Amino acid sequence: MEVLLMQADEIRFKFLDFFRRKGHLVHPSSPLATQDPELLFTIAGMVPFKVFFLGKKRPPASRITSCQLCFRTNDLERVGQTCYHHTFFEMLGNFSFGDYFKNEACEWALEFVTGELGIPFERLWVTVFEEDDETASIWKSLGFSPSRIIRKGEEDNFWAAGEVGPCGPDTEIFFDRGKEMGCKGGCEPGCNKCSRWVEIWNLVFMQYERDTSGKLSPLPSKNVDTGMGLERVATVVQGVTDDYHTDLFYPLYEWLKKISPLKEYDEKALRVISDHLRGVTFLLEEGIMPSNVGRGYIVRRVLRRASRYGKRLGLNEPFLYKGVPVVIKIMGRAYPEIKRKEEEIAKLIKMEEEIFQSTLSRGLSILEEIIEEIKSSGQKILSGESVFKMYDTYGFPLELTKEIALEAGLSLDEEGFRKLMEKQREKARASSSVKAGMHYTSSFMSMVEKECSPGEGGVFVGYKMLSTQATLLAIIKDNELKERIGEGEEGEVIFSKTPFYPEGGGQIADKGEIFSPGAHARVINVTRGGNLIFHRIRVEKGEFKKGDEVKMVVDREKRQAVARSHTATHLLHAALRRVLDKDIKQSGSLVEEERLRFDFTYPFPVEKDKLREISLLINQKIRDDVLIKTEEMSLQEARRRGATALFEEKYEEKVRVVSIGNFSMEVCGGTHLSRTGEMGTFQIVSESGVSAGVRRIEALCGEKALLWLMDRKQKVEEIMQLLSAKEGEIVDKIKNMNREVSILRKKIEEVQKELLEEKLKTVAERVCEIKGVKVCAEEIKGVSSSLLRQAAENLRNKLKEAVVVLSCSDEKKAFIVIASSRKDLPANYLIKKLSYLTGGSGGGRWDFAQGGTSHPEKIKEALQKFPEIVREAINKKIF
RNA sequence: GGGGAUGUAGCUCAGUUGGGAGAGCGCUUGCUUUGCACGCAAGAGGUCAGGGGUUCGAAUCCCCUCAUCUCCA
Repeated sequence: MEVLLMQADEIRFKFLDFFRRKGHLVHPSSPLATQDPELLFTIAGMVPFKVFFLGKKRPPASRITSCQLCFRTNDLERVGQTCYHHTFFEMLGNFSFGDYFKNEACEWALEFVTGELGIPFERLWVTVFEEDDETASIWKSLGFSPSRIIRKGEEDNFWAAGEVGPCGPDTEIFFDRGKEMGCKGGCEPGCNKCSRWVEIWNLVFMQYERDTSGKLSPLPSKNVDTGMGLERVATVVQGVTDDYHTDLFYPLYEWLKKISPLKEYDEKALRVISDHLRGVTFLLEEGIMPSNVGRGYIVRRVLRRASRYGKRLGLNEPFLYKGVPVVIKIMGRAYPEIKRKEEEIAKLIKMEEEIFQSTLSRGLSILEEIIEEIKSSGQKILSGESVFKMYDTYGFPLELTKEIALEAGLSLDEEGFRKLMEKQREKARASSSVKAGMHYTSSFMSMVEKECSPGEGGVFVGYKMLSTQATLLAIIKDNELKERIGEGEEGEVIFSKTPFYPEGGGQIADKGEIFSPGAHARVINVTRGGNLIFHRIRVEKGEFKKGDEVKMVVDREKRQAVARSHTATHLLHAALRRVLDKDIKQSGSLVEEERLRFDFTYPFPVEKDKLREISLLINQKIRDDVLIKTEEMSLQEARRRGATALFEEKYEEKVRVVSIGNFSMEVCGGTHLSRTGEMGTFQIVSESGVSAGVRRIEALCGEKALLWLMDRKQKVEEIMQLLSAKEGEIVDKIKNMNREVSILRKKIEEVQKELLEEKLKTVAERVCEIKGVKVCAEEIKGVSSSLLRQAAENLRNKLKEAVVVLSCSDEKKAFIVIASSRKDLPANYLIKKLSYLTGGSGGGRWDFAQGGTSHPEKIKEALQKFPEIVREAINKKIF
């Protein structure tokens, strides 16, 4: 591909620069793992600004512009089918929060498209909402002839966030590729039957608020939200007709063609892989690990889809990871963070590809078995149930099942599969909608929010103080707002500010007490919900009312104990990175009082001496009594300085960065010690696996660690005493004892065997014969049941035509075995008869059966009657 | 959050209405041996994921927990 007019990097830069010059604040791309609780990912350019549009927060500037990375899987199946569906894309946008409106928005849009991008004005068309004359006349004044201003209905040109809330008309700018690309009879912008029209920019004018009755009322401050797809606009500027032929994708095509052993390339596979690989690279960069739940599951699914399409290019071994450098070549200048994590991302992709391959090979052998079964039963169809089971249980893709079934000459019931699939979806939906989040429904939340004036109700002041005066703003009990809460009752309350740390970032909540004149309550738990901090309290005395002035006091000792383990967590994280692997990533933690659990990515068990090294390093840092510093800064600044951060967490625009000397620096909202020496000591208690690629370390610090060590010491002393050995001799002594025990065990068995044989000799004398069958019924004391079994079989074999009953018993129970050599005297029949006499039961096979009873005293009598049972069986010829 | 499957020797797995815990590979020892996955023989190695229940008796049946794989939300 020849060098193009304008590369995507340049378009991106020009856009941001253009709007910077128009007074906009350039906002960097927010994480794909959005903070928005209603969404899994940032699915559009405006998502990070939703809180500003909804008036929940004040924007940092009234004019903002951004190039936002977006990720969505709504149309996952369509990606690859068309030249414009993507899971991952970039949105250029300019936003006005109560600042400029339609005039400037339209004017600048046109100025940018024609002036900066150099797209000829004659090729542009616009659409407007049919009732929005204002916008239509603006376009007219900017030079558009009425024939190129198309009016459209609500479906196309009216935007709303939901049933209620801000909404308004929008206008779209289209690029015309020319009549020859269009439908035969002519068509207009928005036509999706041909590829003549390219929508390049959508400008939304939020000017109304819609209430529950559907009525529109004008918003006091009007906003502008625009979105221009970078991929889309790049196709126009670069003069191609397919997004995938722009410089944002094409290098991936070239790479795939190079590594594919085939001569012809499946276009769909090229699209799918290049789209998915770009997305996955960024998702992994943010630390979203492939897993079976939540965002991680999406990563896994997308990655596996790409891997599957590799087969169409003849790529059967892991290959995706090799494409990471290509993605970096395309995107690395604009997003240097992916360059920094190149190795790590490739490693993760490779690991996931390998896991997928083992899933496939396991599935393959199961499928082959099923097919074999169907064939041998003479059928020709693979049932919907089987296909579904392959997919649902073994993760085996439908396509592959289909392919293999067809090869084996079977057709498959896809209809049945789809039905089962739909059933499973419904089931999952039904059971997940019962519980809407951990806290309250969103409508209830907004009611609660109304109780608090803006900026109150979620203010945490606990970094600096442990007690404060505050106003009680709201009381919730039994999912309802209340005016008061009385003695003995439990409920959740919200204050104008709070020193109580709400649980988050793995750290457990503070505990403590609140007082008002005449009342007293205990704080049991503290959680964050939306922008509010909920305190779960139990009232010990008196009652609390809305509006009360209260004194809030955090339990200082608990707070300090938690701080010890939180600081310890940071030390551990840093130590793991130094000792094991610099790419280690935290994947969950629990921070309690002097106790912590830390999960991290690492593919194999951590060796004992490595654990030792880690412990020693951490304790050295404790002895060094390092100063711990906490600073506030922007997330960008934190990243620039190299602080580690968890991107699955939700961060405010200002983050706290906790650094321990130059040993550790992490973005963290938790509470910490002021010097490492306060931790006392640190001790790893266990190391184990959590899931594939994730290890867990549990550790103690402070007094708990000390107590743990003392406890161990005491145990060792006890063992020393029991063994009457010195500490250094314990291990050898136990080894010797084990050896001795196993020798003794063998000896006992031998002795028992001898004893048994001795007894069996005398038994032979008491054998009676009934109609040619030798019958033997004996009670033998002091042998194990397994020996008894052997003995019965041996005796039977020796006596040839025989039925042998042996029994052994202790005070509580008796065990009986019967060995028979005659099918007409089945042991399982005889044991039923015999054990019935003893009040027990039994069973087995015709040649060998066993039973028992919990009335050993009845054994003797029953054994005496046994010959009678045998005689009866022979006489009656039961068998 | 809701399903499905799996968990037995170091590894891969058998184990048939509840009745003697097994195979192959690997390991140890001995023999044999110019071998191509050497052969032969002997041996070690198991809380049948954990806990509870039913039963004279549970790897097997029931309940709970945990872990892994997987699908859906």
